[in-house]
Amino acid sequence: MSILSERQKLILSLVVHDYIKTATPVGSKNLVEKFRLDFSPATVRNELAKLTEMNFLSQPHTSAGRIPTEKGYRLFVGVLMNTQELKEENRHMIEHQFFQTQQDQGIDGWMKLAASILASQSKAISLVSAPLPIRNSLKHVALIDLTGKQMLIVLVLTSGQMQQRFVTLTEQVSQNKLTMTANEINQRFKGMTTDQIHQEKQKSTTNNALMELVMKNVLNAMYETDAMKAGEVFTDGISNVLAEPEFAESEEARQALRIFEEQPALQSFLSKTALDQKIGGVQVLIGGEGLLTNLQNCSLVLARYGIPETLTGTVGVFGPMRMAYSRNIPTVRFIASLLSDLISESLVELQ
Amino acid sequence: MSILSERQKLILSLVVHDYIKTATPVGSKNLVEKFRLDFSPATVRNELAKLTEMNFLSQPHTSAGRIPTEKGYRLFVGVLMNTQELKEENRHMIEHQFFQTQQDQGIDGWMKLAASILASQSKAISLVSAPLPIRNSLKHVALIDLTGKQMLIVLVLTSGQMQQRFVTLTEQVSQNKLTMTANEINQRFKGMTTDQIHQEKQKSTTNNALMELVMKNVLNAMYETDAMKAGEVFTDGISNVLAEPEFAESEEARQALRIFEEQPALQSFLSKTALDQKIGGVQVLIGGEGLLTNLQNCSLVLARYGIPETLTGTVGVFGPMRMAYSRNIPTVRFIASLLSDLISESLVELQ
DNA sequence: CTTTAGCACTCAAGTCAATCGAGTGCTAAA
DNA sequence: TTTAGCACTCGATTGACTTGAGTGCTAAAG
Repeated sequence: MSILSERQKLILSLVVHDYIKTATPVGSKNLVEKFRLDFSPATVRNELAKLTEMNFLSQPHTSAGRIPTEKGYRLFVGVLMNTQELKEENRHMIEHQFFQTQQDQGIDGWMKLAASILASQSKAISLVSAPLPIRNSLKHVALIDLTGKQMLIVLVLTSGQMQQRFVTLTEQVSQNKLTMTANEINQRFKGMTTDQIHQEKQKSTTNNALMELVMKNVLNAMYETDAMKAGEVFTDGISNVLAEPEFAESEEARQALRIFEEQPALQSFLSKTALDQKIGGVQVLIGGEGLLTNLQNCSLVLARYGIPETLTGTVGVFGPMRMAYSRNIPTVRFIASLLSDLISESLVELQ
Repeated sequence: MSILSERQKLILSLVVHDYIKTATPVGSKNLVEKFRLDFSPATVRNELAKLTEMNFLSQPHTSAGRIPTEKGYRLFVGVLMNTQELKEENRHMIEHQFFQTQQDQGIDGWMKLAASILASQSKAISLVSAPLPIRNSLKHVALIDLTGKQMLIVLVLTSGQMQQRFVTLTEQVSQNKLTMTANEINQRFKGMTTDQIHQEKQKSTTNNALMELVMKNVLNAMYETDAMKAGEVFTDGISNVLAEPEFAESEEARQALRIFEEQPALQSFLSKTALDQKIGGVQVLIGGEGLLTNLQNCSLVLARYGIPETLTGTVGVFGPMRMAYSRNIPTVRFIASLLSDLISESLVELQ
């Protein structure tokens, strides 16, 4: 495989650029005029022919302009594009949107917000998956007497999530008794994961009915948190992408967008795809690899966020293969870092 | 305004029926053949002409079949359609979907679920707005010592919503002191709305710093709940509607679907629209009245759910004007009643 | 007075051929 | 190695023509 000349690289990246903007095959004459190149269309044609030969470009039909191939996009994203950081200005704008909503609504709220901002910035579909606690454990249990015969169980987990349960008791129990029970549970189970608690509990059976009742609820609530909240995926901007010719024209492609309204499919896809990525790095999937077959000329820009080995989620942008990588990649990276910061702050707060 | 003959009613409803199915203008001959009418096409033509005169039907151009007008749909929905209850079979299916998710995820979870079920049943866009507590008041406050210098404030509201806050204290405070403060607050403010608490608090200023701190947080949290969670709208099934010819063909209409990804617009629309509806009743808005101008040949089926005068939200279906009213209306009604039941149950639990 | 057969008329949608033009590859000269 | 020139390709556009579902009107039949 021969190495590309500088001029070839230039021309290739111009083609990609132009095609991203116009979505129409780009030809030699057009290229020379638009970018004021100082060689002739014929020269450009020769180079285009070579690039086509090497499979970086393709032609929809013999007498049309060129379109980047998957391979072309890959080279563009990997080498040709100058991935600068996001402009100061844009960073501020995003931060502003993030923090003007003063209410702290917890992790869920942040994710929703991130999805909304990312969608509006990228004009594409945004995906934000809930951080999956790799090791979620019990931080604190509190028991609160409500009416004498009803109590509230409040659970704080190391991931920063909380759960509450109402439980109706068979007999009157004093707040004192509740506090003592809570203390005992905290001493014995603090810092343990769901499974560890389960095992520990097997060891010694108390005949303390209250204790049993509480622990049953605690375990249930923890299982739920583990299983459910874990993989939830927030999505935004589906309508953004409807304007793109790729989707406007093909009924099939439009149907394929259904997938973004189907939690289970999204979850399994994201969890399969991005797990081995390190925090902060951005991964670009070009040509809908592994995704739905009808979405083949689409791309996905993904990044992981959170705290390594502890609590990590995925954030990303989905759009046509000719998406604005040079804007989307830094944006995704920046939003991932914002989310990471927010999450580690919220963990520190709970320390 | 003359009254329609039985035959005219029959023909009108057949036209509506057929147009809902085929989305193409329906003509006399076709009508007679498809429904095996025992009068001739010419007769039907005469009737169609009269119905057109009376503005129940219209023609896209002089030599085409008829299409129902807004007025036509209104008559159909209001009088001609036999609004039977949802079939036993369908009710069971919906209930099953509703309750197979065993986890009780709180009101939010139910709403999401309702939106998802409604979208899949109606093949249109579903809307579920969070119940707006008309009179939300404080049920219980609990203060929990976490680490000696951090406490957790747990707020239970009469609407069944909960809020927690972490607060870092300037000095060590015992759980005992916290419990006493909580008791005091509960005695003084229990059952009051945000505004009432605000007033009551003005009356006597304590020099109890802890008390002040807690109350500041309680009020904040309550304001947030009032303002924010209140109007949130869950949406599902946007991609359903993309297949409909109304949207597949018009770029404009597709753009207009953006509105379903914009919380503020949705919230204000729903709150303006459906407030004066009584619980259980179903309201049908034909011709996108008041909604976006680009969505004029669309309709909305809405119902209120919840507990009258206390905690009510809206549930509904949005689709092309030629939607399957006869299926969607009972479905919306049924789902509204399910949600109402769930909400009143959850309130009873908290009593 | 109502229904229906017959007929001329309308008009969107489909078919087909001609034309246009952006783009190509190749060759030969600079 | 670059470029001008030229014949060629082929999708897109245009416009004339045909087709057919549907109409309104009239006059005869019930």
